[in-house]
Amino acid sequence: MPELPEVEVVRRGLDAHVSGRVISAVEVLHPRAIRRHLPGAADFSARLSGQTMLAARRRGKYLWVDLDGPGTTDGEAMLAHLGMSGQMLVQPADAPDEKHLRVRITFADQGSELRFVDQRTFGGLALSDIVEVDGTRLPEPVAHIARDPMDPRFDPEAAVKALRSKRTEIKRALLDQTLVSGVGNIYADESLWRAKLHGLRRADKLTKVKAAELLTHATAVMNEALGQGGTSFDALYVNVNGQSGYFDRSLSAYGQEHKPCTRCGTVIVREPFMNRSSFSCPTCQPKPR
DNA sequence: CACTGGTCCTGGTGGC
DNA sequence: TGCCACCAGGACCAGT
Repeated sequence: MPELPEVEVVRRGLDAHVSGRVISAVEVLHPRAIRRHLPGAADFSARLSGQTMLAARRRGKYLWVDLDGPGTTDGEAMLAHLGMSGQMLVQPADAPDEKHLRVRITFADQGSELRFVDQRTFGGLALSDIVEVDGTRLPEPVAHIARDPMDPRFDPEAAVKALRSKRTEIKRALLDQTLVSGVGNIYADESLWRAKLHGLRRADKLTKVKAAELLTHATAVMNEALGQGGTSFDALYVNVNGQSGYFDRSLSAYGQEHKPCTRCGTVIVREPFMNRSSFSCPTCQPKPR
């Protein structure tokens, strides 16, 4: 399940392996893989062909590659969201097609191919115009996404203020990509465990200090995951070269149901949350009444 | 307007 | 062994 650290690993891989290369052809094998691109898959393929891939960029869990093509005033980018199971693979042209290969991009240099593989098709690609928001160039569909904690211009005080402006539960606020981006279910549970907060606590009732502490933990846990190549739970997530991350061995709360809390020994519990699950320690993270 | 909760999708798993 | 319900979950969007 790619979250910010995993997407950053993929970004680095793309930057290393596809930047500067001229696209020769784009083959869309599953129309659903082209998202937010109203003119459709054929238009996506036609307009991408001939363009050169420039720098690979990221905000939160969104990933994009700047393009040199004509585009509009501010240019265009190939935007990607990996969803739950998306992978960007750089493969030799003669490698057999993956079972869930959705898009194949070939280059004029006739070297390796860039493949978008996605089992559950929650992810997708798009060709998007670039717009400028708060001094940063972003693909139009990313314009509403807040800066993530890895962003050099991330403003912790503004993020605390945004979180505390919500009358909803803190976990839901933490997952809201318009407040702080890059935090998904796994790192939300991990940072709540570190901050000793139950996810059902009201966001607007947290003190500034506690909210800031939570953000600091979120940043730290994602940095640690990045240092280890991202979290991985199964073969679904692999980085741009097909290698899995190993951070899952370091998780303290997420997926740890029935295991003792490493801090106090109480058994970690799983609770339903928004049609998914939350994991927490009942002792360290008491539920609000 | 702010907030809530349903929905999309597929493959692996576990119960019967 | 076969069938089926359930689960994973990010982001969008209709409904309250």
